[in-house]
Amino acid sequence: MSIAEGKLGESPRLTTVLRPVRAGNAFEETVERLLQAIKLGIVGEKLPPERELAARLGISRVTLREAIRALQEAGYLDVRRGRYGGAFVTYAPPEPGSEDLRRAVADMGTGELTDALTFRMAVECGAARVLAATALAGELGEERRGELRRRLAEVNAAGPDDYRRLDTAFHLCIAELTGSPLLATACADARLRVTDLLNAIPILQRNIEHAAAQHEAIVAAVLAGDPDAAARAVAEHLEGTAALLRGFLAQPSRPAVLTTEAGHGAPRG
Amino acid sequence: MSIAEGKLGESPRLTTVLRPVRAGNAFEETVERLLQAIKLGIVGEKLPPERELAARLGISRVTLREAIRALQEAGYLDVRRGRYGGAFVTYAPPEPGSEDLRRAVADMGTGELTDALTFRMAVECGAARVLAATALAGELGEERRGELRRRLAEVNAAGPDDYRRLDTAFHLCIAELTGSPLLATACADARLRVTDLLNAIPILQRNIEHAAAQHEAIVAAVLAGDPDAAARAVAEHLEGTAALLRGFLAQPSRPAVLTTEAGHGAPRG
DNA sequence: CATCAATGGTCTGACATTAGCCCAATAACA
DNA sequence: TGTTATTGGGCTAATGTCAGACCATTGATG
Repeated sequence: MSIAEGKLGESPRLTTVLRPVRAGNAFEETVERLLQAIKLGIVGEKLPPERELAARLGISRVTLREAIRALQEAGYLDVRRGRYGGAFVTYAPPEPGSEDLRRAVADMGTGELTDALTFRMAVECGAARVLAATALAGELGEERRGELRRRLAEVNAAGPDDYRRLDTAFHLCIAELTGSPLLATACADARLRVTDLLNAIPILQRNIEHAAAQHEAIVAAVLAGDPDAAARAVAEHLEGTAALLRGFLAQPSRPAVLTTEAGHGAPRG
Repeated sequence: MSIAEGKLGESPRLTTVLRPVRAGNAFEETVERLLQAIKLGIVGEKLPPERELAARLGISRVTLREAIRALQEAGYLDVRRGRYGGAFVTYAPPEPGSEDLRRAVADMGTGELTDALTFRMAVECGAARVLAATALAGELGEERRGELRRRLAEVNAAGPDDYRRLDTAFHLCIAELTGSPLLATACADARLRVTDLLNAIPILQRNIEHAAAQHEAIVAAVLAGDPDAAARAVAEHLEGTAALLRGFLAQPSRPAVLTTEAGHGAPRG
């Protein structure tokens, strides 16, 4: 049925290595990338100039421009010509409502969601573990320890508008501090796969406080050089979100707790 | 200097998301994939028919044939026409010698090697952790427990010719049993990045016994549902190989133990 | 020995992607 | 108010990649 099934009873390793070489054409992949960068809020208010961006993405300017045009027509960008012009981000994360979350989860297949959550759990736990082991070996310099503390302080001091972005920065910071680009990329990729879902979860003060305590625990374990505790802290932290999202999988139609309100009371219908 | 550097002092997240969309053209990526599949020994003695293989890799038959021709000219494949024909693997892992290992490590940059080792450590520890957590939750069925035990038994019973292949199968099996294709792919990718290096390490009886004990510990921890112990066991196991390989990094020129021989006796001068 | 099914070998027309070049618009700045 | 550097907009020729059809070869099988 699906492309990935391969022959019945065939080695999973074979289907893993003989999987498609490219996810799609250059245009599609570029749109996806830019959309991720925009939604994660890591490109600032303006994209880099086309020539520079094309070089970075390893594609031609023509292909990049097609992607930008698609995003412009979809309302994510506002393109202005001339000096000091550029592609300006006009996207703001939607005011989250439960109905949005239900829809976001539904848009993603059941298998795809559990896959993404499992993947994220594994790579983020692994990254924290590695970083703690580095600290344990006394190879985590004061500079890097400082950056970790700084990121933690930033997310703790974040206002509602900046929370998602700084939370992302904190999580990815752990992977980046390991010094492994491959690992950093994997963690970024894992995060990107659940960005839409996270954006659809309302930011509640209670959740923020809960997350803050967990973030503290992660940093403490890493700096203390305790790999097990670090991985465990990350796992606990991620499990909360994962459980929430998985809850929407068991309810293909509207969750019972929302049926009365969400039908007409949700901000976005 | 390098493509990946980005602007000085720029957010690492930016350079991560704005990295090249494709690693190379379709031909190059296909050659790389096939080569990996061959070196890992997971394609058996013959590649699937061109039409099927092209469909799996998501490329055209023309591009696939170019890749096969390149591998044929490089001596990895023997292509025969007619029914019962096909592309037959004519590759055998080289008899490992210390000089091969030194060269293999040197071919890979210092940074690239530590990157690959760190990445592998993180994703494999993460996978074992997730799988153990699944077992802890009582969600690891008897079928999957049985497969894990079976893989372990297979690698323990392996002869020298099959050892690498079955060792790979065991390691990847852990990731596959989590049920997350993304995670399985990440682990396979991590393994692939060090395949050449592993192939260059002599298979010593002493190492095999050591590895066997560690494999046992991993399986025991996973089946016992102890995530910390599982991750720790994997970390210990991988650290041995990593330390060995890293040892060759500290010696940019030829290792002392080889200087007399390698100076004029090396096959390639 | 003839048949035949499976497989690699080849060709064509269409579309995707690229590099490179020049044009057009714009806002800071003198 | 004109200049100018920077940026997006658009073009062309060359190359990469594709789907699909058809040909050539081979070895098992009857």
